[in-house]
Amino acid sequence: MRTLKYAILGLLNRGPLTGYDITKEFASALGNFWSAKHSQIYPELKKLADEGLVVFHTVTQGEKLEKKLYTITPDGRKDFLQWLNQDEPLEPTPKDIFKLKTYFSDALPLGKRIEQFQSQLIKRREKLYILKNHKEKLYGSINPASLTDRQRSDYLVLQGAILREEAYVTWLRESIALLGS
Amino acid sequence: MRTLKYAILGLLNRGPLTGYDITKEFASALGNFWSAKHSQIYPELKKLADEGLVVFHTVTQGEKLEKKLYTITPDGRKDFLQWLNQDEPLEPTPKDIFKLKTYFSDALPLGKRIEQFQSQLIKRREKLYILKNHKEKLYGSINPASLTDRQRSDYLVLQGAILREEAYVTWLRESIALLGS
DNA sequence: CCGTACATGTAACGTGTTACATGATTTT
DNA sequence: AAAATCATGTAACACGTTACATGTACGG
Repeated sequence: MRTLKYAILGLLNRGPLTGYDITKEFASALGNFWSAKHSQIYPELKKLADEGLVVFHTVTQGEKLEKKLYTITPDGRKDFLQWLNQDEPLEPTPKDIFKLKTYFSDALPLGKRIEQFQSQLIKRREKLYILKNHKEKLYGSINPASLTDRQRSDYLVLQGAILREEAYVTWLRESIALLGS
Repeated sequence: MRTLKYAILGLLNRGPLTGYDITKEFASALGNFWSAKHSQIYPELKKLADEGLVVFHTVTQGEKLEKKLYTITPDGRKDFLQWLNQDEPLEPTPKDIFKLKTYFSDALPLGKRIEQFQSQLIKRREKLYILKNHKEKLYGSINPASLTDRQRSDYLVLQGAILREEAYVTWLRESIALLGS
């Protein structure tokens, strides 16, 4: 399906970047719904260049450090927009190791089961807290309807991550209540 | 991490199964949070047998059809329970192609963006409806506190799937409202 | 007897992670 | 001067999907 290809093209569609820049993008905001390591990114950039969807030119930083700055080509932009325009089928349900354990957890004593749920709850709440803080910092006092198109995209995916984590926390709380009854 | 290994051991911990039976399990209830194709299951069963965590004996169905019925060994049960007991770290955020598209969607005209959200909303609602129907059919009139341990595990993961889908539907509805404003 | 479900396997390919490998630049 | 960050790459391995390949049993 080449999703990494389109994630990279989507970033380059906003402006030229190096492989290192792209790696950093995947480690930040974008990381909430897609990610890749540099060991996957560099070969993919090479492949995209072979396919004529991107070009690079070398820029020199300081005395001799060479960076490859990648730019999307018209062909690349066309391919990217065609992907973006396609209707997206529902993905298969994402895998979830904790739910797998829950499914088999009748093999554990009740006390241990509850303990595991509580441990997950602490971690999920922490993650949710960080996401909410981030939202507050970026959009705290702003009416979301007044954002630019680009900011609105960023807002939507952050909000999506928050709703997902809230649902997980709700499930953990409900589960603990049920097990404790 | 060998998660498939433990998913299989977890199923065999409940009783002997063939590779075909395991394949069917992944295609049904369990499929809401873990799955694998038969092409992955048969080699994994062979590996588990080599490792001494399961044994199989051949049973004949009808005239000559041979089935391999796999049974978990004491070593296998020990390994499985040790995995089940381990505290589970938070997994990296699951990948989500539609959210990736959302992140880049400022490159599309507004009408198209809303259209895509509405298409997703229809599909997600359909999936949610199926899950809720399933819950109603299995537990409709029953007080969840009166379930056995085993039934409770099944109930919890189904409820987890429902909460996850509800959160996704909420996000899609919110997004459409914001984009339409 | 025909179609569906039962039953088991392998091969090729695509995707993703960890580890290996190297070196320059900037900050403390 | 040392440490952190910038910068780019490859190799080995693990995991997953699609396609190939074969044959039996059962219900209508």
